[in-house]
Amino acid sequence: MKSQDIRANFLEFFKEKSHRIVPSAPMVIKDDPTLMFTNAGMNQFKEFFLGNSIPKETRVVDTQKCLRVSGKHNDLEEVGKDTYHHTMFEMLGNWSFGDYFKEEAIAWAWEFLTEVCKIDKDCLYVTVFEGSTDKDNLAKDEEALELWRKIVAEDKILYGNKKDNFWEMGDQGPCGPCSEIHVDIRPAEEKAKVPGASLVNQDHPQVVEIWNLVFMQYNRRANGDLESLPSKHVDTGMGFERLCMVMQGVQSNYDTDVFTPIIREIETITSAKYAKDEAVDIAIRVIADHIRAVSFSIADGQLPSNTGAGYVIRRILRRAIRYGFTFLDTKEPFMYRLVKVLSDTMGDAFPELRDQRQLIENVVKEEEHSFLKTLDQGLVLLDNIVASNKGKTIDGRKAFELYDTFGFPIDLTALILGERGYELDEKGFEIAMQEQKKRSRSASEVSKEDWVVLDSDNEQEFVGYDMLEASVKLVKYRKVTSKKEGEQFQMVFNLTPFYPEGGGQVGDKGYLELVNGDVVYILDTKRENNEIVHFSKELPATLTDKFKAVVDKKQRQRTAANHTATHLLHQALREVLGEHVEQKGSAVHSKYLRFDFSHFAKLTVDELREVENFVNARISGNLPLVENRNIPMEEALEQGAMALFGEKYGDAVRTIRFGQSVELCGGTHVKNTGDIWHFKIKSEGAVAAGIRRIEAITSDAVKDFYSENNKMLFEIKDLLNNTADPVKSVTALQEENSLLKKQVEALLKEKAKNLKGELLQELTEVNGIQFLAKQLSLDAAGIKDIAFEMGNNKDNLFLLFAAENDGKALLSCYISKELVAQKNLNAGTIVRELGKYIQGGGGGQPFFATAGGKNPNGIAEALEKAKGYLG
RNA sequence: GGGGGAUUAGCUCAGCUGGCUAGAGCGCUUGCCUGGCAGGCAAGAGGUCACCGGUUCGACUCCGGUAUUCUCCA
Repeated sequence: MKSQDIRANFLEFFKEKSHRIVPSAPMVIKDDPTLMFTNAGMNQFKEFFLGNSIPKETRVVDTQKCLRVSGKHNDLEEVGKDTYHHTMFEMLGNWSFGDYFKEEAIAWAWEFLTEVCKIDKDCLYVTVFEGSTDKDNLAKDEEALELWRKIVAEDKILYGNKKDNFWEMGDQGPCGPCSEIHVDIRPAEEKAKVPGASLVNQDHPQVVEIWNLVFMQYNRRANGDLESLPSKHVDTGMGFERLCMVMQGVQSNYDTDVFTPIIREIETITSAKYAKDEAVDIAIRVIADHIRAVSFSIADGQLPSNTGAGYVIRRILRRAIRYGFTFLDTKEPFMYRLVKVLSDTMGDAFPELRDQRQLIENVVKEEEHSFLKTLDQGLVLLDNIVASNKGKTIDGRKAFELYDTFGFPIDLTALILGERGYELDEKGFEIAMQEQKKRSRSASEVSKEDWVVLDSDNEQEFVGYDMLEASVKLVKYRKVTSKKEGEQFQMVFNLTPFYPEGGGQVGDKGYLELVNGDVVYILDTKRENNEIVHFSKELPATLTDKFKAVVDKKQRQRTAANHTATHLLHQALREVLGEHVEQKGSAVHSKYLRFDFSHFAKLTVDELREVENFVNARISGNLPLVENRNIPMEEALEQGAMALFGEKYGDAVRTIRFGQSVELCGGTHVKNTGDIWHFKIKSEGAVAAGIRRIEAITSDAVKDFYSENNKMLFEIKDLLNNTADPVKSVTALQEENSLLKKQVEALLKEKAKNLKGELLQELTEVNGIQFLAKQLSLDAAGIKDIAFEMGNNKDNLFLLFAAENDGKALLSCYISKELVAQKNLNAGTIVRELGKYIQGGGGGQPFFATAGGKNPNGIAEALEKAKGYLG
């Protein structure tokens, strides 16, 4: 069975059991500081299990794209070395939110595997939680056991401990026992030798867990106690790639049709052959795996970058490039050519791949290109290190520098050194690495004290769409200390008019007014774990009183103007450039706005003007804000609202409409586009392959901008005697200037020639040496010039020139090189010695040197003494 | 957020511990030669050494700051 059919069958199977098929959440997580990527199917349903929100459907089925790049069993560096680890994978799952429980979950899982997938029952093993004797003192999961006994032979049921069969989300929250289903795909003769039951959960590549059924029935409280949940949930996760391996009768995930088309394409492009040589195989698996992870991330809007999640993506991509470079001899970009095959095979299930294919290819190609360049440069640097190295061991610190500063992979360094018979001092590298980590950690160290809870009211509300002032009560606060900000306080209120940073828009600033009239400034507002946290430098003197919370109105209005302008800009770009324009990032500040979008070429001056005009036409059109705070997602989309790739939306969404521009958005906006006053693009440029960035300003900032420009123009006009046409005047000035320059140059040349002629006349011959010591009225560069000029075509010249500038004395000594060699003279030494008379010092080269001093009165004496060196 | 590196001609880069009147290759312009794929030869133009400040007799070079960019760590 083809993988596409396996996925479709799974979704269809549960749809028939009244499940609603929902799309995969984005793989990249944007507003959870503790998690960068979706790493399990349940991530997007967390809020339902926590009870923070009520799901609209109680039965749901999906396939979730996941990325695991860290953790004990999935270190990035391990992927590719075996046949079953991946960075990116799909998790098939069926979910019950307070609906069915163990009976259905177990029966359906078994039905799907044995009836739909037709997997031989004899190969399947199931595990049941055996209970625990620790302080939780949990009983054996008799309920699950009884259910399994009805359908599975007794000898296929195994018991698992708390580590394997009791699932917890974190320190707190819903948890419960689970049942895993394992499958043994070894050949019959091996099964006969070693019973499969003994290999379950033993990391055997052919006796693997394919499905985990989690039964959430407890809630772990903050004090560590367990309590029964009023409504029980089911959370299941089945590794799609493993299921395909089992169904397609192969021994490796990479031999399923999820990967084989990509592997065939790698073979075609690189002429390498899979399944011949282990090193090559690893490289091919690494590339096949990583191109998936990288492509899906980019489709979700996460581009490779040098920070955060983007940096993880860059590392994954670079790891694949490096394996290709070393083992498949790919010295040119090639991975971007795999994107087509990937989008062909997975584009049906994940349309974002197909829609974003061009962008993914551009970005990957650009990344490959720049990393190959990095490798090239690194190879040269490594050559230098080796060439200047004494002995056979290369200093680990040097290798670290190569890695840290130039991005040259350490394992490649080790490999190349090995080939050349050198050894890498790995300890030195490790030490340098640890130092670097320590530095980073201590710099970003933040110490957070415990929350002080004053009030149990936890249903805080954001009222800032409608008001900028509100009477609030402090619910909890804590002190946070960081190196950068020093001591800060974080406060949570029962309700707040302050907008927390999100959707590209900055958090509100403002102040709290106390009953006695004192004021505490709020410096920033952020959302953390669905709570709105206010930052300040001090705490209010009285904690339990009510405060008047006041948002900085001016900043909020400017920000709102910029946010609305961002929507209009988005619309304008799609109108002017085409429908391929997608928002790729946005930053809305009070002073300016920044908008990143996919587009393949630099915008022309005409296009920029057209975009500006489009936006300004809508501003002068005085379009009113039409806000819909709570409408179903489908309805919003029907109205043509623009949703972003890689953005997670709930079932109910907020839409913001200005004329034809409709977007899903949580930010704050002006009441009418007329409030924006004016929109002005300040710059347009590239941020990555296929991504452009526009920076623009609105309202007051535009006024400031024009008034600044106007002021400058008046100043320029003033300088040009109030000319009517400054451009013409400046052009005329420039022409005149260049003409004068040429004339001056000619004159100076003429003058120098004359001076040179005069000075040559004044030369006297002493001991066969052409000599002159004289004070000139030139600066240091002029003296140098004339001295070198005079020295041309002469091999027995000795010059000492002096000058007085700004009350300081200057001596320059020139001696023909031939003379220097013959008589063993040194202008540097001479100038230093003569420097005494002008109370200064100096130096230079043997044939030309200068000295400076603060006593011009000594010049005469210095010139006088010059003769003394001729003997 | 923290550390390190880079910024020199249109492009790619040299320029060692401060002192050659800032160079090379490619490209460009002009002239001559040449029936063969990156043609050859010769001449020439092209630089605020990223920017600001400091140290020094003297700064592309050293120090501090700013900008841009690369890179590693978080």
